[in-house]
Amino acid sequence: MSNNITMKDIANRLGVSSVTVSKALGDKEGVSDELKQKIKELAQEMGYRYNTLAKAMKDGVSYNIGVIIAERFTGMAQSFYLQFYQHVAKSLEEYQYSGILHILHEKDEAQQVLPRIYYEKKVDGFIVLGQLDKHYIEALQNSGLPLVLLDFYTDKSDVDYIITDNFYCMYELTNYLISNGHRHIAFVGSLYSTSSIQDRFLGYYKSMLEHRLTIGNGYVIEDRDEKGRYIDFVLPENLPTAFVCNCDMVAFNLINDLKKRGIKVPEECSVVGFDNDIYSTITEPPLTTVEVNMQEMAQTAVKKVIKKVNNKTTNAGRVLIKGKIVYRDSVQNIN
Amino acid sequence: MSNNITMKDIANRLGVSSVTVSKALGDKEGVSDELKQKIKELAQEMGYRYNTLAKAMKDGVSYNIGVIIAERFTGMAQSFYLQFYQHVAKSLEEYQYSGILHILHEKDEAQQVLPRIYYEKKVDGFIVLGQLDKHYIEALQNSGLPLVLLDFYTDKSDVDYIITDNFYCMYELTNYLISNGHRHIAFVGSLYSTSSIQDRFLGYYKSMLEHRLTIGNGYVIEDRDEKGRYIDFVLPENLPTAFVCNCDMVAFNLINDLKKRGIKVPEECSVVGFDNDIYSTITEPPLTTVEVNMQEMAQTAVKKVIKKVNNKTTNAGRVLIKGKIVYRDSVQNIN
DNA sequence: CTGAAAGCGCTTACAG
DNA sequence: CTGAAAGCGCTTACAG
Repeated sequence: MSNNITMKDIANRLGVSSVTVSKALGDKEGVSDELKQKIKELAQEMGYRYNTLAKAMKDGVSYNIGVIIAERFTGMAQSFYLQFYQHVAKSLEEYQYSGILHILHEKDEAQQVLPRIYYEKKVDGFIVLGQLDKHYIEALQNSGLPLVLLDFYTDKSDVDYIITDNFYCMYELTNYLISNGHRHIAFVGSLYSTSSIQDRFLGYYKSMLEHRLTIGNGYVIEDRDEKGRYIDFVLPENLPTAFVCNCDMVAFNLINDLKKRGIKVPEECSVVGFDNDIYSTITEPPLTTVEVNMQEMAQTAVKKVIKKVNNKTTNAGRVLIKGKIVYRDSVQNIN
Repeated sequence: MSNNITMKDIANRLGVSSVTVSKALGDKEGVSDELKQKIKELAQEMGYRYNTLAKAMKDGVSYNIGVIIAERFTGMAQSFYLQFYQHVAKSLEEYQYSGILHILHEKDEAQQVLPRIYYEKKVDGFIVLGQLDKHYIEALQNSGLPLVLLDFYTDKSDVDYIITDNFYCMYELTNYLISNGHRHIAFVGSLYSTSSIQDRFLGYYKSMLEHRLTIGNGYVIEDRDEKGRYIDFVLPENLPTAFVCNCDMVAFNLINDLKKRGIKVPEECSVVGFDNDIYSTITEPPLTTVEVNMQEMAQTAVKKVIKKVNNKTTNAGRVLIKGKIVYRDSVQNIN
């Protein structure tokens, strides 16, 4: 078991008090530079390690933030949020905070069982990564701890959300298709399944409206049922020249589907996705898509929880973070 | 800012001492059942939350374990270790511990800079997830904190390793190919790049030896250079009837390569992988591969660090965890 | 510039 | 069965 040097030990060796050692190591006023220097050197030499726990207890905070991810988001194909968590953990480091990951089981979510780290005061606040049951969010709010929701939002207006600007990104992406000569453009995604899909659809729709283009018959194509299970696509009789997919995985599936029907991508039909995840590069051809700015989203979320922990009241609201279009080979210029 | 009820508050309300409250809530001896009951109820009613920090400080432990993953393992295609982390975090929960993820930057790894959570006594031990620089491991050992290495091993014998039984799994998988009539079997993977690849190769080799089969000319195929970058395959002139790939991603690439040459999988050529990750199901046909038992590996690692934290001296050594073969459609029976 | 005292919230002997 | 005292390692007034 490692060493266990305390400030008192250093103080004793130097014949000073532990108060002085505390001031010196904390670079506080009221210790001569000379003594400070000496103390720091000895601390180094003795292999002193600061005990955060003691400070934490004094301050009444833990210097930890809990990050909650629903178990269903952590499956194999869905590493997206674990990826995201990494950025959150990194951002927390910058504030001398640590992240504690809590994988939320379905049952606990349904019964509003808060994480153990809450009941043990191990965290000063929560970041929720990915959509959760509304009642669970309410339970978290009632806990009184600072709360920031990352990568989704609901109709509750008294909460902080940090989200990708789905609407605007998809608007831009559709504009891009149109500038490439496309007029018959379909959308792939079930509009009632998540708010992200809805907003992406609306961005697509705005672009269409702005360009006075109409959405053809059967041009809004379902990709999953009410339980979120993926279903087979029902393609319209008159094929569009381009498909806007709500995510890369669906674009991947669609392209395979089109290929099976003997339709060449992008020569006969263009396809774009969203997320810039693994599916965008696996696809043949690689996908033109939108890359989410995880890093900035994570940083923003972290900044916000920590501000709230420090009692700086902030206005609740949605913060939209812009993504960027990644141009690859799945769009044909048909001008 | 949430409530801040302490044991003293409960004690005051009931006209007892905080010692009694502590005993009651901890279900210790020496409090009448009646009083215990009353205290518990009041605690519940007042929304009391236990302060782990206080206990932690008293005990001189943090009830946290640091989990270190090199940044290079956390890229998009490589979510494997983040996935793994999740299981570790879950296992830690069972011991009332929390995991703190530390993403190790390349520079810190090279200069043996230990994580902040070490210098701040925020963790009682470390689990390292995935191969790290040898000198860094040494630095961790010298820190004196309990240490367990997960999913890799080195030539240092005084450390604890928890690894997949790569050797045996690949041995079984190759046996399976042979039982399906294959005699000309090649291995794909650069033998000098990681210990996993080496061991998988040796398992393949043992199976070949046991069945008195020889490894054909050019039948050990490089898949990456010394820096770990993937390279184009150089296939042997006389194609084998089956390829044993060191991982699913390489199998995925190989199959695409074969397809481009007009070779049908599995009709003309069988391919197996390892890991059962996303590539195994994306491939057409889906891959027969080996699934690593992350959960058991995580549990074993967690059990071991915590035992060490509690000073139960354990013998250092390698623990091998068996994976299981997942049968899909990439192997042809040619008997 | 330096340090004695008190306190953060709990638990562990020990005494009654 | 119940509780006063001391201590975990630090920091924050406050006094000298």
